[in-house]
Amino acid sequence: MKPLAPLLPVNGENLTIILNWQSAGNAAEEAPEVTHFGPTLERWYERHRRDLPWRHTTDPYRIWLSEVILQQTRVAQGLPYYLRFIEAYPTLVDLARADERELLRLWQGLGYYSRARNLHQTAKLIADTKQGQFPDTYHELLTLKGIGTYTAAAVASFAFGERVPVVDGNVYRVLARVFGIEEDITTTQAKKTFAALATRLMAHAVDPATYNQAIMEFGAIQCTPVAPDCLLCPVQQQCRAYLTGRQHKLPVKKKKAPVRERFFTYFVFRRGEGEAAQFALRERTQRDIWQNLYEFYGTETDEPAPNWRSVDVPGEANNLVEAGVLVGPAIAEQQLLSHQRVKAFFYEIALPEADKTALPEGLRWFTRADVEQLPKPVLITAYFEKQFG
DNA sequence: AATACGGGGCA
DNA sequence: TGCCCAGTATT
Repeated sequence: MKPLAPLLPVNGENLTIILNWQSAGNAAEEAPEVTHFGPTLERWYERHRRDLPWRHTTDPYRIWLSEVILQQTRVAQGLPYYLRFIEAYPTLVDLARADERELLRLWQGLGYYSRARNLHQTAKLIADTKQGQFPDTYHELLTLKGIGTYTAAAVASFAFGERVPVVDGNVYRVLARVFGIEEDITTTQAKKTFAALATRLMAHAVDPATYNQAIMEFGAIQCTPVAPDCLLCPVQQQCRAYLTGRQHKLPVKKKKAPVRERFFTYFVFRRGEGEAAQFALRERTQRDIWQNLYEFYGTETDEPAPNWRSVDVPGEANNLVEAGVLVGPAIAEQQLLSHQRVKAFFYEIALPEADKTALPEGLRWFTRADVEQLPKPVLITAYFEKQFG
């Protein structure tokens, strides 16, 4: 390992080295934080590591089993399951010969049950076609059911010492903070960024297995999602997030906005025929989507309305509905917004040209030409084009 | 590129 | 409640 640089340059040579880091001429060289990061974490790990059963073995079967159990699962939750599985199936062949129902029974309560099925399938494959020999490279491991990039890297490094970095939720968090990466970690581009950085860091690790364990353990108990322990952090002074007070803002993760489903029922009141026809519309004034746009008379329901009779028509429109006749079946239109899916059902109601029934408050008659000029939601335009265009 | 897939712990 | 957890497979 390289000796740490003295705090102050003791001669011109050191000063030159420091200045060179700032210059563009050294683009090929790594910044000190990149080269020291791994070894620093490895030292931290030897002092702070938790004593966990899968850390006492290099048996690929046990490593694999623990990693699958721990996918999207906290250690505290997965640990008892791991112990029960090892007791029930001490070896890969035991697992391969297991009854699937019994296996799923043991998995009960852990969630993500496809993990258990894939576990069984992969165990059988290795037992039956590979003479029980666990694949020993990252790329071979990747081909197995239930083993993705994370688990392949974990097994390859922990069991076989391969120099390949794990990139899990902990790693995203630690790297985003230490290196001040503001990319949204849910994007494909960010995954590439983090994987590339992780690979560069791994190149400087003393021991691949220890380094991988270290960065995850560091994320789990020091660089935690909330309330990270920055005051006692070994990389505090190299951490971009800490130095800029942004540790609570990183990593950036776009929260998926749940798509709200909304159901609109519209009554398309039409007075007269053809070019002379008039349509009743009103402006949306409420603080909601489509504010100040024009739409037909209607109501919103929590569920799709089975038919127009089931819709609770406000009393003010009863006279209008009774004065006309329903024309044809309902027309359905749908519009996707960023956070909403609006499904609309249109019921056309024809009235005599000379009808004088009073309109509800806000509703007004518009000729076809007028309707064209009104600002309308795409949903309304689509319907109008389809029926009268 | 988005989404389904679980259940538990914690603020 | 919403977020997050030693992610992967599928659409």
